[in-house]
Amino acid sequence: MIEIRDIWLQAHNMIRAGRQIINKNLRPLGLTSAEGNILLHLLTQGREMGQEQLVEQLDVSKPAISRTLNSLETKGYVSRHPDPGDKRAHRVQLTNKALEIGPAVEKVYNHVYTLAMQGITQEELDYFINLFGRMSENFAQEQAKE
Amino acid sequence: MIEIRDIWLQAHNMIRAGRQIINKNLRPLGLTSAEGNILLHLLTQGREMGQEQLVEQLDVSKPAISRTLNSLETKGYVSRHPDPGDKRAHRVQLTNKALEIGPAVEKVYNHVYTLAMQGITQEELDYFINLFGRMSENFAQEQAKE
DNA sequence: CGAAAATGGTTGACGTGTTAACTAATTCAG
DNA sequence: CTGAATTAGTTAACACGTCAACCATTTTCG
Repeated sequence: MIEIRDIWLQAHNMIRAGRQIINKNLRPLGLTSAEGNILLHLLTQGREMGQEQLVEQLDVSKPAISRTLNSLETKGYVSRHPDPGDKRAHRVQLTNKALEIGPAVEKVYNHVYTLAMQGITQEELDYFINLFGRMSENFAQEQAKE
Repeated sequence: MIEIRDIWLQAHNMIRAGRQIINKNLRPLGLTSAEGNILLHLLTQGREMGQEQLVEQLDVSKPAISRTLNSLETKGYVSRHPDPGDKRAHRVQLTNKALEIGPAVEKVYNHVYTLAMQGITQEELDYFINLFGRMSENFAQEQAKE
């Protein structure tokens, strides 16, 4: 009999394995997975945005975004410039250096995604995300309490 | 159209939310989730074991186990004593103090598990873990390479 | 208008994990 | 039997995330 506990371990395992593979493939580019995630998001969105948008869309805390952007900025992949119209906000923009390695970064993620998807159909995927969504929803409700 | 990327975020989200809820409910007991995981495992296994077993069964790295046991030991919930017959190994044993709070710890995990399972059937669960297993397998094969 | 609340970002402290490199004991071959 | 390989555990360095507390600006509203 399969228990929810097993799913936990399995899910954990999968996420971690995926991250490790991403990290490994990103290393030659001098990037970590946290940096890669942000880079990929900005690349696919194709437009600059504030940090708050990154927080929402990537579902990562403000401090995490802030710090990862620091290191991306140090490495020369993004630049932060003041938002005209809101002196608190920064607009985050990819540099040319980032655009150059863009395809390589995308390739790393595509590799991992197709790897994960091997032998899994679209219907299964839909089913999967539905289940996940319901579990997440269960948790969200609990966390909303008090 | 649902993408594998979405699953990633969803899965991530779920794992994190689960851990946060566990942490929150464990805090009154003075425990963190890493500690709780080990405690729960030892409680349900009901027997002492070496650290290597914990590493395998919980699928967490050796250093992580080692450090978490340090803090559990400091807090008085486990004791490590030398394995007769293998001078390298330590046997990890729950203290009476741990046995006392055992039911409370189990309750926290049960709460989270039943919460996650709300509205999800056993068939769905089986399906779920099957899919997960296949993805994990895909990754395992990749990691095994070279 | 002006005080209170909300918003965008940063910093500090810390939790949880990983790899790499190490010691010490055990096992396996030649 | 002894040297090489393996195994149990620790330590150090670091990746990545969280929350809480804090500025500095907006925004809201009495």
